[in-house]
Amino acid sequence: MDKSQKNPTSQIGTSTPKSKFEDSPVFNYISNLSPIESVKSISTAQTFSSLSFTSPPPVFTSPHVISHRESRFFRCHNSVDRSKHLESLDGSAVKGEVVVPLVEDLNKEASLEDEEETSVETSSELPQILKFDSQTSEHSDSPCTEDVVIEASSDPPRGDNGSSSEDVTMGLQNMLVVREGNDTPGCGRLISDATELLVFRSPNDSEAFRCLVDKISSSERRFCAGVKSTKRPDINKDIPANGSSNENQPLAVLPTNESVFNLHRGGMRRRCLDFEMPGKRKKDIVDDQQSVCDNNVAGESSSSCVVPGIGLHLNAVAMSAKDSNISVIHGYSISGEIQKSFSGSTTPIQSQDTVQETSDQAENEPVEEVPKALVFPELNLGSLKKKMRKSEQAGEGESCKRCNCKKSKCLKLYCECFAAGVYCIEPCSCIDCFNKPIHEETVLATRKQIESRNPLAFAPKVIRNADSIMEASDDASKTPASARHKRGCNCKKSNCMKKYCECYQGGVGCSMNCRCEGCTNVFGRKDGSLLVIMESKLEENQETYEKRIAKIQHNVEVSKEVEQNPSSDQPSTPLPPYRHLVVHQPFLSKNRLPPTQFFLGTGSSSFRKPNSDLAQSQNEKKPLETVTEDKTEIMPEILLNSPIANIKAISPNSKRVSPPQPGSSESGSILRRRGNGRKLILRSIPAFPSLNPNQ
DNA sequence: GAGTTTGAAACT
DNA sequence: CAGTTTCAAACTC
Repeated sequence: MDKSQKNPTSQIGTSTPKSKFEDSPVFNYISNLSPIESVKSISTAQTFSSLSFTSPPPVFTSPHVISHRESRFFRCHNSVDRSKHLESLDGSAVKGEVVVPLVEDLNKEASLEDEEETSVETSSELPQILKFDSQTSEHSDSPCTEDVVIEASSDPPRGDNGSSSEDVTMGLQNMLVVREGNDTPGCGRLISDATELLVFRSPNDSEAFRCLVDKISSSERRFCAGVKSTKRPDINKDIPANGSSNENQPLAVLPTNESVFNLHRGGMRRRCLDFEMPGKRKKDIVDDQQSVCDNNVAGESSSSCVVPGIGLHLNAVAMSAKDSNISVIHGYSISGEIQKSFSGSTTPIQSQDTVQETSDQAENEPVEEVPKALVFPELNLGSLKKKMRKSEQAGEGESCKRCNCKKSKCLKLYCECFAAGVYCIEPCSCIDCFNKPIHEETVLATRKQIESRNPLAFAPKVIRNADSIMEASDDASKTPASARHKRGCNCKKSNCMKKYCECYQGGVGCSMNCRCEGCTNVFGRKDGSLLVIMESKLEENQETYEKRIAKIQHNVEVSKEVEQNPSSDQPSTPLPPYRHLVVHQPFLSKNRLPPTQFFLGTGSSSFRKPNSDLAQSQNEKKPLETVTEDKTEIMPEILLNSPIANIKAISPNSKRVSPPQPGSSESGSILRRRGNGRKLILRSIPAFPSLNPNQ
């Protein structure tokens, strides 16, 4: 009976598709892997199962989860990556470019796309994990891993020079290796950034998964922490007994204090992280870098240092970038330790840039510098000096800026610390402060009260869309905005050009929600008129951009020929110019910046990153929804249109980075990647909506 | 560093 | 919901 039924199906199903699938390398690969093999004409179901076999249990579990996490993870990289990306392009450096961008693209795609993407996504992330954790699924994932690696290596310079591809692979390996080494601070950083990934390391996937889910879905990360931890003894030692309570090692897996720390810090604290980044200054960063580097072995120092950077918090990047431009408002974290931890996370990013550049091109100006100038020159023009000055003051005078409450007892939203979900610490100049661990109950109660009044009170003021990058640009040109202020500002006299304006402060344009008067917000006016300034800037950049591309191409060729140290080549080509491309970053960073860092999510609301977040956040926050939708709709058009046009029309940020330039064929190879990313995006587009069932 | 300005948060 | 007050950051001198 069954057979009869099955057979027909199987025949139909298998035979027909089989021919199709067989051709695909994936199928072959799978077939090879699968122990089941061709044994018998398995029912259709089986056949498919085999297909899915790779991803099934492990993948499925993780993928979704990962998608959330990853998006975060990657997102963080975006800014960094891009900068790197560009930088690398500049010189020869295929290395940074290759690895990072690819991963990033993969992530994006993955996040956007569902199943296939998921696998890819997983692969991108899993590779590291899997390799290190033999426990985890083996072959099923391995393939993906390979694919990823291959892509990464192949993609980039691929045609250009094998060496470069190798480098890329090496880079990945290094990352992995570092991770293996895991005890080194540097790796810790890396991992810390990828904290989420770490979870998977735990032998018990289910737990990890659970943890992730909690993390993602609920604002209370502490739950996660609460979850038993499969920990690594070695790591735990270092963990500072900070704060408070729950010192259950949440994810003991975390290698470093920082990472652990971060995890420990529940929703509120987590935010801290986000906010804190901005506060972090060069100085700290440098120190951190040094420390990191120092820890690393001389020979590998560079790599080590670099590695960490790969998986960092975007926030850090964005923040750092922004910081350079704008003084940060938020102060800091809980304690010196915390700060350190943060700095640690930050460090990687910075360090990466710094290290690479420093090592590769010491002569180049500091990373930060470029962004400053390039980033939003116009924007900053007016108050740049002031800001700079201020930031200096804030940065140097005090390790971090804190509140200065006199009457609110730091139990109202007036208090930045409280609003940010962090306890006040020494640096604060507050009086009669109740926002301390000692008064935890009071704090929680007050917080609750406020939340009851306004559930979003502690949510990020600035809501960014899933792809802040994409959206930001989109918004700017077309719609209200991917990123915008939760409630909108109400400025009367500042014209939304000062930090009094929360929109401006948050680096986002004003939206319809704003009731501001005489809005001249450089990030976008309430009326929708975009940044005129930006446009002009973009145009200028456009030219430069093309030139640079040509240059890049040239470099690529050279690198091919040389097929050796790209770094050696770099010297010849000054990064600065390419950095210019990075301009977007800063912008992005700005948009993303300060306030709530998206991916990290805010304590109260499940404000997470992008897509995944959207699904959740949508329930809570409609703005996001809107944004997302807009974006979704917009994207296709954008893609269809010529990249350049898009770039102008849209925001410089993402567009620029991604948009392939029509330039020469060579550039094509490099850009192609980008192009691919887009392609993927296209595919994903349809899928995107599906991700948000809620809609 | 003190004083002023500003707009969000809180209150009525 | 609108108006007013309170508050602390942002800004100026």
